[in-house]
Amino acid sequence: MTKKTTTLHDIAKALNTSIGTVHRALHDSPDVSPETKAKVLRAAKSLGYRPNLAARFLSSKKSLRITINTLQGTTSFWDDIRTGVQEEAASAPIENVDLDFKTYSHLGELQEEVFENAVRDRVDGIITFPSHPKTFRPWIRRATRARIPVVCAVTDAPDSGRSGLVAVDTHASGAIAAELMGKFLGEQAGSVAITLFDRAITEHAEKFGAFERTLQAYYPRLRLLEPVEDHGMAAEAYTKCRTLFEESADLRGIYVTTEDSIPVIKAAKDAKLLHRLTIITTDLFPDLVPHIRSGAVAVTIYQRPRTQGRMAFRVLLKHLAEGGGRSTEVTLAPHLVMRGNLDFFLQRQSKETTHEKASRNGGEMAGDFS
Amino acid sequence: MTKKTTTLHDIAKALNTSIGTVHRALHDSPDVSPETKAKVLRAAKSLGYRPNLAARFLSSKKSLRITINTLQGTTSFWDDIRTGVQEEAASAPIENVDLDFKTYSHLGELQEEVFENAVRDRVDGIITFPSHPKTFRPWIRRATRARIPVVCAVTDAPDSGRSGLVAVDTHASGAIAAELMGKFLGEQAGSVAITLFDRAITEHAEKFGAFERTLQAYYPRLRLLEPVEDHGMAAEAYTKCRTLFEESADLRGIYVTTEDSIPVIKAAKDAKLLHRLTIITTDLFPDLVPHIRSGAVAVTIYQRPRTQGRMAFRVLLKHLAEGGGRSTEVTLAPHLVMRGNLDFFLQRQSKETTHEKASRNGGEMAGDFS
DNA sequence: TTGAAAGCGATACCAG
DNA sequence: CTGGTATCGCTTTCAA
Repeated sequence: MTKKTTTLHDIAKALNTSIGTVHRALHDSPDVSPETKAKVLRAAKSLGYRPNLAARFLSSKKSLRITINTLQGTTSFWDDIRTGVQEEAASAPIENVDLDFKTYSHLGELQEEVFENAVRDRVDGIITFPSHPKTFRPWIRRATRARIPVVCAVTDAPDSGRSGLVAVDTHASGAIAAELMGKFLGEQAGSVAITLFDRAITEHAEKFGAFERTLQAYYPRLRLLEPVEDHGMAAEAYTKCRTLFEESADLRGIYVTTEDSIPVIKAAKDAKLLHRLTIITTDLFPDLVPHIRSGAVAVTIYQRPRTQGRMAFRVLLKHLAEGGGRSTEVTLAPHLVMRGNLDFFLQRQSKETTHEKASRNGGEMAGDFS
Repeated sequence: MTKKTTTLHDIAKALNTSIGTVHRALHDSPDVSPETKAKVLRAAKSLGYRPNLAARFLSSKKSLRITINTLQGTTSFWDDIRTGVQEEAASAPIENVDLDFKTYSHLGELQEEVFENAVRDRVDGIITFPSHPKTFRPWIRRATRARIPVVCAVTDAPDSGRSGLVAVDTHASGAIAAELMGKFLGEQAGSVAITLFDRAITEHAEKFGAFERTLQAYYPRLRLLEPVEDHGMAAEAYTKCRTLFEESADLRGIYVTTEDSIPVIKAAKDAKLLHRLTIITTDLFPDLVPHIRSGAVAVTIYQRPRTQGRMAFRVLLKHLAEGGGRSTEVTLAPHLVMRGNLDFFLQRQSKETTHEKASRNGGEMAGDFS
């Protein structure tokens, strides 16, 4: 019953071979005969070998280069994601991590170019936001084939062979939005709207679906209108909402699933029904704060970008350390921010910033993943 | 601009002394002259020395013994905390951790006895729930003096010298409960009740205070009744609530801040006003599920016990690795669970369980800290 | 293709 | 009190 953990040495002597060979077999390097490799693998399994990460990090000389390909964004969302990655990298038990942040301001080809470059440069890992999952899939496959682990953040790229995913649960988000909308509206009947980026994006379609189903199931007196697609364009969001507000006299509430809630709020204000509408938004950023405080926004569904960044790095590091393995999927529950608990979240954000400046020497506690 | 990290060796040769001496100086062991110690400390600072955790974990031979002193509890809350500790310990980059779970079914002296034993046995660290913070303070001080780091979970023990705290933000919890209560009740006026363990517990007093203030600020038409104290006794909760329900004809809602929500629900049912009351509860456990599903409980404030357990271990490990330092406080945002997103949380819980059984060999991904 | 050996940066000894 | 050295488990290089 001794808890002795098996080491490379153990399995080497069990096979009457050398620790070097065992190591090579375990890392399928080209220079090892298929038979020995098979033997080693079998022995490793039967002995319950699990690599000692501390030893691995300690002895490994190569410094990890990982690229983070993300949007510039119009809010602080993506900045927060990047901050999260940085924080987690700083507190990781490994010294040489080079983070290479590639930020582009618009979706499109640049993204693929950046990704391709990373693969060609043979970086050690990639954290990416696959804005157009289908278009992106082949690129990820290519990286995977080159044995470069790719972790998707915020949006998934299904069937791409990605080694990890970090995102907020979209069903839970849509459902809770509907639930709150229904409760907040109480006995009122009427119609409810939803804005999203594009129905073609899985995550947005899922939020919409969950919102719709939950509304139907529990609040059938509320009628859901056709979704408003803004395609990430503030102007489009504004114009379409103005039209919507004029055409739907019985509109009671609107759920904004994208980060472009400011134009929607402005449209509501200009249409003089800012406080007659129950507005539910997504995420939390400086420009949104006064609207939450004033009660114009009833609740915002916070997707915890910093935690997403942290988890993305963790997932990537895990794959780097363990060398492959099955895909790791991390699904976060969103946070709900209202007037009442707004200060709690703001305080936390400012604390990060301060402390970001104060101690550049990383190492600070692993935050809180709240 | 070379990023060379300074090692013990570096600072040793800078001072023309030995690596052993440097090591001792850095760990203020008794056997080192004050002057050398000062020199080493200065050199370490100026060279920007930061210990390499991987090396530390690797070379340290002593296996960490840590005790976790927690309640049995009437719900799964404390089990979840323990599970969280276990999970995080399994995925930590360190091999020899002996977790010693000491569970007691009631508050009181046994708790102090258990704690004292741990200190006497010179364990390496303690995770504890200080049910009576004031009584407990001296015990924690004693542990601290013996250089045993103590991390408090769920409840704080202020001014005790504890090296860490992991808890849910109570102000945010109370405030969001009030906010939701106010919104859910819409135009209705009337009175609102709150149950808590005991006003003497800081956390409970804070929840009450935040609930009260938020209600007054934004929903002044709702009158808050005197709090019901249940002292952790189901029977007491039931009886007091029955009385409350009879005496307050205009009662509209009740916020249960403790884990004893089942007796409150039963009381409401027996008084035949289960669905006339807006009930907000705390935490999530099997017995509560049907009541959420049926809509009897409008929302429950989930204190994320598993995450609390994980973070408690992380905090403790950090202090163990870094050898002291200032206290680390982790404040979590609670999750809100309603009918709409209930399945998301249940699914996640069952996934844990399954996977608990399946892979006992730890190492699984760091969960999600959701 | 395989074996042997030199580190990585700390800890924990044992001599002096 | 201080200096030296074996050791932890793995990666990496150099010979065989």
